[in-house]
Amino acid sequence: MTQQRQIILEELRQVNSHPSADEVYEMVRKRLPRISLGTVYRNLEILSELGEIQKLELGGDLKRFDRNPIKHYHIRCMRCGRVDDAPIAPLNQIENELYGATVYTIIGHRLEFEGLCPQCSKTPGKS
Amino acid sequence: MTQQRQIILEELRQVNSHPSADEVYEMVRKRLPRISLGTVYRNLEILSELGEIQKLELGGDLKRFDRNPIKHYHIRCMRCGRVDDAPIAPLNQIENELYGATVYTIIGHRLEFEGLCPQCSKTPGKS
DNA sequence: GTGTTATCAGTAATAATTACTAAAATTAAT
DNA sequence: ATTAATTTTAGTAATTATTACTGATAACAC
Ligand SMILES: [Mn+2]
Ligand SMILES: [Mn+2]
Ligand SMILES: [Zn+2]
Ligand SMILES: [Zn+2]
Repeated sequence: MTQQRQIILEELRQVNSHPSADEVYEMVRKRLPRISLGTVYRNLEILSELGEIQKLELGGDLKRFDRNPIKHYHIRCMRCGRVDDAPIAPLNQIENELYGATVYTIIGHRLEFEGLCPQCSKTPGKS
Repeated sequence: MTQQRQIILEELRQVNSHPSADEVYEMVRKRLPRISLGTVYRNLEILSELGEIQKLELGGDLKRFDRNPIKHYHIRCMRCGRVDDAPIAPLNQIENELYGATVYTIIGHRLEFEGLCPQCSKTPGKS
């Protein structure tokens, strides 16, 4: 566990949001001004493989990171990209419904809600 | 409806797969060798806004297109990226469970299964 | 047909992520 | 503690999907 890896983990654990790699980079940079973006990417990857954090591949065009490594669902704002936890119980049986109905070996599932966050709900819908 | 748009639609309707923009480009190129990739992107976007097709934003790092514009779920191979329809009934009530429990205005949801396709299930798991 | 508008091909620009490399830091072995 | 082996880093370059731009062309309206 290098200094960089430790601080990346600490910073991610301090936020409730679901930051992108670049956002983590900006956070960490305040404590380690010389860290490079590649190091952030690499360590976020390693930390998620270690089960310390979770890498999220949601809709939108960037990956996000979650301080909570336990599987759970999310809701994402379609306008600004903000992501929050979706407080809903995991659908533990859902994969069984698919069993026998697909040629795939089922490994997991992902449920993601789409909507508008409070800020974006207010703004007159210019889309 | 230009010739290009028509042919893009026809080609997409001929496949059961869920091709990326680049794959559609390669398909269409056989009939329109001078078409440009930008035209394919633009028309796929327009066709999905018209409700003729569907744009899929699944996991993985590229968008895919579906000849079926009706909302349904998918399963994606974690190794090779192949995507198939997940034959499971839509969870019509699921968004109600979230109502009142989130600050978001809920607009929709997406359910995606992950697994291994038959080909990738066979291959000795080098990962 | 003539004029108006939308679309096209080709190319350049973005943006997220990954790959590469020599130097520095960490770890393991003496 | 010193040395040797291994891993990680900073910095930079490369990749990849997608979007933006632009002058030329095609579709459409009258
Ligand atoms: Mn979360
Ligand atoms: Mn489909
Ligand atoms: Zn928002
Ligand atoms: Zn596969």
